[in-house]
Parts: sequence; C-alpha cells; structure tokens
Amino acid sequence: MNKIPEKTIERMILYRRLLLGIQNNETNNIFSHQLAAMAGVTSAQLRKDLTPTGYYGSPVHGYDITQLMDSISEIIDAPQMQNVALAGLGHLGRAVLDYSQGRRPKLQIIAAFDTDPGKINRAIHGCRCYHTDEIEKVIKENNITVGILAVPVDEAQEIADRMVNAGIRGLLNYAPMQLKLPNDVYVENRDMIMAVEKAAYFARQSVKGKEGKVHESLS
Amino acid sequence: MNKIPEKTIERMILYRRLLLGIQNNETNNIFSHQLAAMAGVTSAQLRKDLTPTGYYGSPVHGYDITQLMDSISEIIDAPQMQNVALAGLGHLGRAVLDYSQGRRPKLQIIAAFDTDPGKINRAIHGCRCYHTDEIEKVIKENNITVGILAVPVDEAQEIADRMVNAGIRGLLNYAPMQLKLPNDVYVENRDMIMAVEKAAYFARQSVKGKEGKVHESLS
DNA sequence: TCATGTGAAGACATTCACAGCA
DNA sequence: TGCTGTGAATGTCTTCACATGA
Repeated sequence: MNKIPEKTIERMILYRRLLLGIQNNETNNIFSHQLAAMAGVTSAQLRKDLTPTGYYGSPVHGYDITQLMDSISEIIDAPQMQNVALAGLGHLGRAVLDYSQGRRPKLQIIAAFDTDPGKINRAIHGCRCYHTDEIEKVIKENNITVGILAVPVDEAQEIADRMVNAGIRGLLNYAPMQLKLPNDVYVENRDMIMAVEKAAYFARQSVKGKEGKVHESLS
Repeated sequence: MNKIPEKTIERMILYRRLLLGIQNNETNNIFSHQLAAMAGVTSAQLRKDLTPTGYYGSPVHGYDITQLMDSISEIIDAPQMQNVALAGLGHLGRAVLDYSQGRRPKLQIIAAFDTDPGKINRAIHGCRCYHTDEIEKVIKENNITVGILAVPVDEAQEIADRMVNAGIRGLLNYAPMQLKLPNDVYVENRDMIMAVEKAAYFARQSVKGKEGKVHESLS
C-alpha cells in the first residue's frame, strides 16, 4: 500500500459519510461531480482522491454507492476493531463522547478518564469512566491505540506522556498547547482558541460580494 | 499588505501565544531556533513565517520578545475589537466559552444563542445568552462578524444561513457536515468525528520506534 | 455526447544552503 | 563563530486537459 496524502485521507472520511447519508435513496449510483458538489471539492479532485482505493467507476453510471463506500472503508478503517480512550470528561469530553456516539462500528471510545469522583465508575453512552490513575492499566489491558486529550492545559503534557507510554499511537489533542512527544506518535492538534482567532482573521479578509471564495478549511 | 499563507497565519497565532507564555522571564530575547523548538517547527520555517511582519531580528540577540509579539499582533489582530457570536450552548458550546475566556482582548464572544429556556438571559463568563430567534437582531446590533457553530447537525445549516445573512463573515463550524454558504464567507470546519477517524488512521501508520515522524497536524 | 482516469502543469509550502554581519 | 534573512531547490497538493470508451 502506497502512502496516501493526508488531505486525501481527510476527504475520504468525508466522502464516506456523505455516501452513507444518501444510501437507500431511489438511486444506487452517483457521478463524481455530484459527490464532489456535496463535499465542496472539484470533480477532478474527487476522482484523484479515489485512485488509491483501486475502485473504478463507470463513465455511464458513475459509482455504485455501496461499493464505493466499501472501497473507501477498506482504506480508512482498521481491519479489526480500534479502541479509543478519552482523557477528560468536562464539557469538551462530554461533547466528544456525544458526537462520536454510535458512529463507526470499527472505532469506539471504550474508556474515559477523569478525577472527579462523581464521574468515576459511571458509564456514558456505554463508555466507562475510570480514575486517571488507571490510565496505564486500562489502556494496556484493552489494547487501546488511539487517544483523545480533553483535559486542562496544565495537565495535558503529563497525561499525554502517560497515554503514549501505555501504548497510544495516535493522539487527538484539544489542549491549546504544543505537546512534546516521540516522533513516531501521530498528533492531531485541535486548538479551539487558535480556531477562533483564525476564523476571525479570515473573516476580515473576506470581502462581501467578492466572487472566488476566500477559501475554506476542511477537517 | 500581501496575501499571507494560511499555514503561516496558523503558526503566527501559535508563536504569539508561546511568546506570551515566556514574557516576563529573566530574558527579553529569543532566538529563532528556541521559539521554533517550542512551536515544533524548523527555525527556517519560523524565520520565513516572520517575513510578512516586517520585523527584523538581530543575529546577535535574536528577537525582542515584546516587539515580536506586537509585530505579529499587528497582522493577526483586528485594528478594532472583533465581536464573536456562539450558537449552541450544549457541552461543546460551554467548552468553547470556557476555553476562550479572557484570552484575547481584541476578540470576544459577546453573545450566545440557545433555545433552552433555562439558559436564556443568563450570562456565562460575561457572555449573555439569547434565544435563537434573536440571532439576526443581536448580530446586527452588535456588529458581530465572527460566528461559532456548536449546534446539532440537523440545525446547523439553518442557523448558519441566518448568521451569514445577519452579517457573519467568518464561521467556525463544529457540526460534522459540509455547510452550503456563499463563497465570500470564510468557513473553518472542525469536524470532531473526522478528527477521531483521522487520528485512528494515522495511529495505524505510526510504526513504533521508526524515526522520522509520522507527521503532525497543526491547528 | 458525457463522465471517467491520469499525465502534465501549476500553485502552494517546506527545506536547504549560503551570503552578510557583529 | 553563530545567527539572521532569503533565493533556490525540493516536496506536496490541486487543477488542467485530454485520451478512452459506451
């Protein structure tokens, strides 16, 4: 399997979700320009993105929706189940849990961590909450490889270190700081403060009525 | 002012925050390689990013921390105050509000919208909550140009349309869907579901012990 | 005709490498 | 020496343009 560009992966995830949404409609097929319009990309972009799947559409009928979904899933889903751990059950952690609820069968948040005694040993959406002290134990025992960091900034580095030591290979970081972690661990930063500042900056660049979009940022 | 690359803007926001964190320390100066290390980028990258500021460092003393902060702020801050509106005060909305609290004097969330009667007319962190019906009125009256969308998916498009009609020029979208909006409005998508799937994908690509980072994603 | 897949071109972003300077 | 700013080279991503086939 060749290395697939990061941006392509992001869009594949989007394409699959869009396809899922139009499944069971009257039609079983879709053309590249239709799906591209839903995703907000050009049809050429979409077709190039699909190259790594090896799935070929027909110039006459376009793509078979189900087959295309499956082909994309082969790439972006793990062969077996992938377990996820969530650190921090404040407002943000709860939001993450709510959003992720029942989305992907192959990818589930099976454990959450917090220090609040009122939350420990309770389950939300089928996800059990443990005390932060148990991070290492729970991650190892359940073979969890993906982590979500939703703790306050001042705890973020320590918790991240512990998660990585316990076996986390990919980390989604919501703390507004730059984590120092081994190079072989993937980190996806979702800095909420930066996001607002960025939106504000580009809001100023956006001149009303000017055609040709300011530009848009996926993911 | 020339058009500054999006990635550069993101990193400028990061640089400023890092500089803010080391202000009032024993030293007033910093070298590019030091700040670059904190930001997780190369020193060449940092120096290139600073070009648009017009601020010049000294080969002997590096950069003056305060002056550099100010130079960056001139670019990423609005000349006057920029007002922000937040739609949706569920867990996610609350999290956004908590994080943004007292961060940037020039950028403040001054209004929130929800339909829950228990929240309306209350204030959180000095941000007043209005009923969703008042979106147009409040946005216009307060000259709000930046919006944050933290409502459920099925309401997202309608609320977004109304915000944009009322004057929003830049929108931070947390709903896991592709909004259809005029091209001249800037949209920053922060899809929480995609973020987890992406982290999971790259977690699998990350081979333990392999040098040369998997790669990392800012913002 | 119309939609597909794809090489070639273009746009954008990062890294390299080095001149200049105290 | 050691750090800066920056042109040139490299790398990554997107768009263009067209051959192919029903």
